[in-house]
Amino acid sequence: MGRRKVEIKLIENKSSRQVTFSKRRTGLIEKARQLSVLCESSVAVLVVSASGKLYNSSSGDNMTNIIDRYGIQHACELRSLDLAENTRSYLPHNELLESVKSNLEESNVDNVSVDSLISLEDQLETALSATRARKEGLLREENLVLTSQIGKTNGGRQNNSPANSSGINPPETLPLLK
Amino acid sequence: MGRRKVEIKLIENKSSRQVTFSKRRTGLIEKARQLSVLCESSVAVLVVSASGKLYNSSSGDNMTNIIDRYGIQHACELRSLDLAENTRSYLPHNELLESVKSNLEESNVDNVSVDSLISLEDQLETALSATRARKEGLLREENLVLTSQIGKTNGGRQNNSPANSSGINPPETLPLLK
DNA sequence: AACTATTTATAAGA
DNA sequence: TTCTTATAAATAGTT
Repeated sequence: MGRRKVEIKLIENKSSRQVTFSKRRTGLIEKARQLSVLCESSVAVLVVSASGKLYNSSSGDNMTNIIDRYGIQHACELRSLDLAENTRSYLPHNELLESVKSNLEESNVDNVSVDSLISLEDQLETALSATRARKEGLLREENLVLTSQIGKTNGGRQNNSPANSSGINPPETLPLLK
Repeated sequence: MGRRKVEIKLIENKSSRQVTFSKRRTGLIEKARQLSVLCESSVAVLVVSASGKLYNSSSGDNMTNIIDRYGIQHACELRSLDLAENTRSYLPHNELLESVKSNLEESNVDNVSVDSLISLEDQLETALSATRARKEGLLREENLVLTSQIGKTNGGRQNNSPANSSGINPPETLPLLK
């Protein structure tokens, strides 16, 4: 569609290749958008230039979802990660984190399914509780130590609003968990 | 480019929408191929129809590599963001999990502090929401596909099974979620 | 970064 | 559905 018909083969001239790349890339993405709107569909376009620069657009849905949809189709080899079993239990914190970690290593772009996500969700939830529990434990411990320090300094009086010399920051009451 | 100018908005008539979908999808993929050849680039196109059927093509490189490139780009963007603030936003699921993973790798048995646990907790929380969101997305999608399958079975004649020349790969039947 | 002569894509019709 | 064709849209070469 131009002054001349062009063969579909590499454009030798570098600068006109660059111009064409820009024009056609824009055109392609616009076409994608139109298709999406006209026909109520989701369209993703990914373009990687010769120099490795990425251009992308998605219409109708976000890129991640569209790519996921592709992943589903190719998830035949999907090893079912049966983790629910060992994650639901009360593993020590570090082992639990190890378990989550190795699960995360296995879940790749093309390796997605509802079940594996549920597993992962379970693991994250468990890891989250364990992390919180451990944090609370540490905070209570710290609190204890600090309290005893204050006790020493103040000669025994419990002070509700401590002057807090010496740059220590003991939590006022219960360590607030974020 | 036809007998009449068309507005870019949903085509109400279902059958002409279907015809347009087919024509424009083919056109889009051909344009992608041309861009790839003319300008020595890699182009991926992913189209998901309203009924959940996927059509895809890649030129210049294989789909997985192109999608990976997209992932890399986002991993880079991620690095420049302040984690605590932005993890809650729209990080791609996989990058987020990567981030959690590397954090888990860093927190070892002897490397514990309340602060590191808090940051780990934040990450786990974010990863958990992202995992849940993604799961929901997949389930909705599955639902859509299943619904359309039921529609077919119940006497809706639909049978697309597109001609599939030129390397387009719509799933023949249901993309089964494992 | 605009401009147009042409080619190409495609909407409607057969 | 597939082919045809009038017309809109994209774009190659130019300025």
